[in-house]
Amino acid sequence: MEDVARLAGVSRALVSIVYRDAPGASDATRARVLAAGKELGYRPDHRARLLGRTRTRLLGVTFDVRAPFHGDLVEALYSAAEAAGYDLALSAVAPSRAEPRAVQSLLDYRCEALILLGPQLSPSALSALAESQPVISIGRNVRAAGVDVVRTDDVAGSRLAVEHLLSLGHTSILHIDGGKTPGATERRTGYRKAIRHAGFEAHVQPGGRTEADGADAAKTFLNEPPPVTAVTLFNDRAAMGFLDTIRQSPLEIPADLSVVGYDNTAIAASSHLNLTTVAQNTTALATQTITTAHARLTGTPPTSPVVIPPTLVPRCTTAPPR
Amino acid sequence: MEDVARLAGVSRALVSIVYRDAPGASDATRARVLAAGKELGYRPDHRARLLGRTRTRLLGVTFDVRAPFHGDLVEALYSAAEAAGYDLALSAVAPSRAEPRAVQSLLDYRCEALILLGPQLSPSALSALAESQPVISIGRNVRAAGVDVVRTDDVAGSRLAVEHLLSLGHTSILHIDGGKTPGATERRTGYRKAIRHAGFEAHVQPGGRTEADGADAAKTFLNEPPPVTAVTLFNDRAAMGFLDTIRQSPLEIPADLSVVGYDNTAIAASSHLNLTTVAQNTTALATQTITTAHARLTGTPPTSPVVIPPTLVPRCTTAPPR
DNA sequence: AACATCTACTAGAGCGCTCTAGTCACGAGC
DNA sequence: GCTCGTGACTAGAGCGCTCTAGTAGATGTT
Repeated sequence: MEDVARLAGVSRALVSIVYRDAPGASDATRARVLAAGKELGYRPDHRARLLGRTRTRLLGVTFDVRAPFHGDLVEALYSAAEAAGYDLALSAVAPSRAEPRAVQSLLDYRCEALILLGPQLSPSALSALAESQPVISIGRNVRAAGVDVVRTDDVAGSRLAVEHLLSLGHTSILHIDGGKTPGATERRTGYRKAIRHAGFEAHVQPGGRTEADGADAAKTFLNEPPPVTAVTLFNDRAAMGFLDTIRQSPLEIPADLSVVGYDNTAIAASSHLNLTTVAQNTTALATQTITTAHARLTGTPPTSPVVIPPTLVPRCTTAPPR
Repeated sequence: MEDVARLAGVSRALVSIVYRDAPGASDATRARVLAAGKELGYRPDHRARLLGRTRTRLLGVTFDVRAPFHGDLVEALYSAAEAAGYDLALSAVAPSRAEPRAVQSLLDYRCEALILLGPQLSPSALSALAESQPVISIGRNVRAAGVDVVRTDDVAGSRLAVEHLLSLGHTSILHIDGGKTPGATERRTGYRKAIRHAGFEAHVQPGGRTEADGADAAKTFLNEPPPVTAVTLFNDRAAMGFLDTIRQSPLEIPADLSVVGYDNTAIAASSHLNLTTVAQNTTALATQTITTAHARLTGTPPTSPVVIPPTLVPRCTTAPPR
């Protein structure tokens, strides 16, 4: 910075003014400083810049590197954060890198708030974190003091899936659940409510959130086929595994069995899978998350939880029963 | 820090010493300082700490949030970086966030080196970046001045796939390629060499890197089935899409058609897919990348390109031809 | 007793920025 | 002719840390 100032024949303060686009420099000087900066390959040091200010405008995000849906969400968060003048620091959660580890590294970078995608931490651990900075849980409806939640209305989402199947004429529908994954309880509940409301019986089979879980569920299903004509699954990944396995059996989809996923991941949308699914509104989730974080940071009490309505995306894995 | 020092009755410098685990503090004082820090919830500011030092020990990583293989690699990079005393800054590349954008944000954080997973930037753009700091391309064998490359020996990988099929008795093998994706040329070449070396004819069908590309390739394949008994695909994602579509046809896998993927992603490994595939050694790739970065940063000329041998993982999608 | 050598600690500069409080020149207004 | 306002610019402190140089006191050595 010193060098740039010298080359442009001005003070360091003026260089700062120019690079911040702040008022107080003539157009001629501005151009001269920028030219000097370019020549020397100068870039302001983001860290040093932040040091002096109280606000860092840095939001920390933990995400699971293996979850496609988290990828979609991260992308949406980037846009939303940028629009609100925030910067994002990513920290991956993976089998060899547990959530507390990911969170600690964000804390070291002085993030103003923590955005956790489907956190697996205990409510008490989350509350403890929330004592030092705002914490927002996306997707998991956790009840922990000080922790804000932004999530999809999963009860409504499951209901949408069931109602879609009912409207096609199905009366016997199975739900393969997500076990203990965040959101699994709500999706199960939504399914049960919708089925009972229609006057039919609920059938729930234990499942999980990975392709392997879906495939296992399909094997169990094929072993002793329950008398159902349709299945709703916890998410698209499980639905993929389920479909893969079912397709190796004589059962035709959707003729013999309709299948509905959840999340509307890019793979579900791709022409070969063409999975009927429930779409979470990632844009709205991201925007609301940033809004909530901003509110907390500026002292406005945010409305929490924020619940975003999902939508049904009918594709080719659902049809009227035979 | 000031507060901690006051509470513990010592100077700021001593607090620094204690938190850096540096010599020069008695055990008693050490304990007293840590206790004071804990009481006040003190965490050293990572940014300020780095300000004073020339080295930041921060490595910037760009990755594609949609590529499962990048997820595996990021995880391995975290471990390798930690072992070498480096920290990682992640920056995602996504449809709405192009690579130059992702790189810029890393530069703002004063990363000492740039690690780019399968970069799509032009060689000249990469060279320009390499002028200001070390740049390492993982996976893409780019020839650009100053840019180091760490990659899997993809020619050998494709050869492994072909030789595996040959050893099972296949003589007519199709390769569905990855188009312009980094690595696609090498994998195509490896296939061609191995086939010709065995005295058979090479058949290449254009493909791509996504599930949808694989599914499209399968449709083309089914439309006018070429006289082959086995297929090698550019990667696991394409293989997934391919398999999905083939399974909806009367063709049995592996009885009628053997299929080999590439990358050994978690999904390929999962019991329901059980895809025979070529495994890239992510641990070695990550370790070599960090080693290369470290060498560049400490002035030692690194050996570049680093080429890691892949291995074949035989699973259930390959069998002798009928 | 005089000196060297430790260990345990502190003062203060410096990292690359931003921000506050100025200075200075110039023109408008009375 | 004087003040006053304004635009363009600068000096220097301060952000939270680390590092160098140094001090004070205990211990060992001759």
